[in-house]
Amino acid sequence: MRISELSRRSGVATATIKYYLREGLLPPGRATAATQAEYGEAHVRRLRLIRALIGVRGLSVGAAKDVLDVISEGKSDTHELLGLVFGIWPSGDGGGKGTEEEGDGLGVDHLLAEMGWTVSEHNPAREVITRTLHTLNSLGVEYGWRELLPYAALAEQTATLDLDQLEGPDDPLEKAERAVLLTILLEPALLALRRLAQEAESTVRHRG
Amino acid sequence: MRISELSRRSGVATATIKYYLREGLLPPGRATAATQAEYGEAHVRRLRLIRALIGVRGLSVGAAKDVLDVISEGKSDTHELLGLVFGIWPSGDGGGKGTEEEGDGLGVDHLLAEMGWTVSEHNPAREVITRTLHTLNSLGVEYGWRELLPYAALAEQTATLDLDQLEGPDDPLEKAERAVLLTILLEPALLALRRLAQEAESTVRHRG
DNA sequence: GCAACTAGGCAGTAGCACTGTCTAATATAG
DNA sequence: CTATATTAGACAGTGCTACTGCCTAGTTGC
Repeated sequence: MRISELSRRSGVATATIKYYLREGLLPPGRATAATQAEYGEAHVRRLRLIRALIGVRGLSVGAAKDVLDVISEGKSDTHELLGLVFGIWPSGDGGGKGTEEEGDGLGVDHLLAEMGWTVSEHNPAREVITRTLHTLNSLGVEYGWRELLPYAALAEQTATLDLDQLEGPDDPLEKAERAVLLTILLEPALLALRRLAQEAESTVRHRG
Repeated sequence: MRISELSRRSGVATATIKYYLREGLLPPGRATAATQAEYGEAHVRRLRLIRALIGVRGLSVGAAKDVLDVISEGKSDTHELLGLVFGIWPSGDGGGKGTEEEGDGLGVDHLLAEMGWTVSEHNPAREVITRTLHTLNSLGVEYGWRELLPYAALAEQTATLDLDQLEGPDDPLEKAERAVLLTILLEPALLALRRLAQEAESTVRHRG
């Protein structure tokens, strides 16, 4: 199919498709002439995935590209693949200025030790937690790794559920895509579930 | 203190402080003359909170204003207060076009019934979950409310932890701020914990 | 009395995510 | 074999957000 049909089938404007092609989010079609290219079902699918990452999860175009690059990497080793997926973070400024400051991390390492978690030194999630704890403390809320422990225990159960659902597809590409979808696309839904549960629990306590 | 000291103490440029004043995120200082105003500790604190909501959680200035408005509302009824807090969502486009479509919700109501949760019809979290499920299905992942159930059970435990930590402050303002901090500011950290747990769990399974 | 500071207003900027326009090259219908 | 439509690729322009700078008139501290 040509670009206009790809646009119609995916609901993305041709100008936008060209933009994604330029940015490398969408692989180029098979060129049949200087001004003609052929796109396939994979392109329709990829476009839908792009819109989901950007629209549903709220990733920037650049972050979405990082995610898609990981999928296209085609790593067959699940563990290695997940390492790449988990290294992606949306809150872009992660480390803008002064990344080398604060060697302590407010006990994040202690949290990991307590949970018995083995995690790469380079995982950006460490930074996110450290920064959150710092911010809470600077706002007068006494919060440290101890307070996070029960949440970590729940996160562990969540992760178990997550990984269970990655069993199945043997095709590396399919597996990578499923990992991305269930890890990244599910994030807003998990936060939404928490808010629903908060409201429900608040209602229960209020009635009591 | 005057604006320059407020700027120095908070680390926010005076031009930006004026911008927040214009946008209503920061209450005006006590005017002592036509070109002079007095700011207090509350302003320093509020500024830090603003930067945390925008910088750490990634809220837009508009969404941050909604949050701050809820805090300033000064609701003394905890349940009512939390209802306001939980009604805030960052993924701005929530309902851009065609909000009235899709009456089904892919069984979100069924999920709520199964969990025994009583939740306002108006809670934006419903929409978020519905949209996520729709998106997953359109991408070929068979996912419905049944698959979310175990996550909902974990979310319920999370919410219990959350509400336990809101016991304490009697002052409505303080309580509201704590609710906001522990609900909204903690969100990136909870997702980060999940990713850490995922990597750790993946490592364990890989070794096995 | 005079430099330094300030409130308020508004214009300008930078970055992001598109969106529109243009050119040269096909494609297709009649 | 024309006339009309479509396309790839390049690049300029747009709309929005979140500031940032500048100006004016007024105020403060020495």
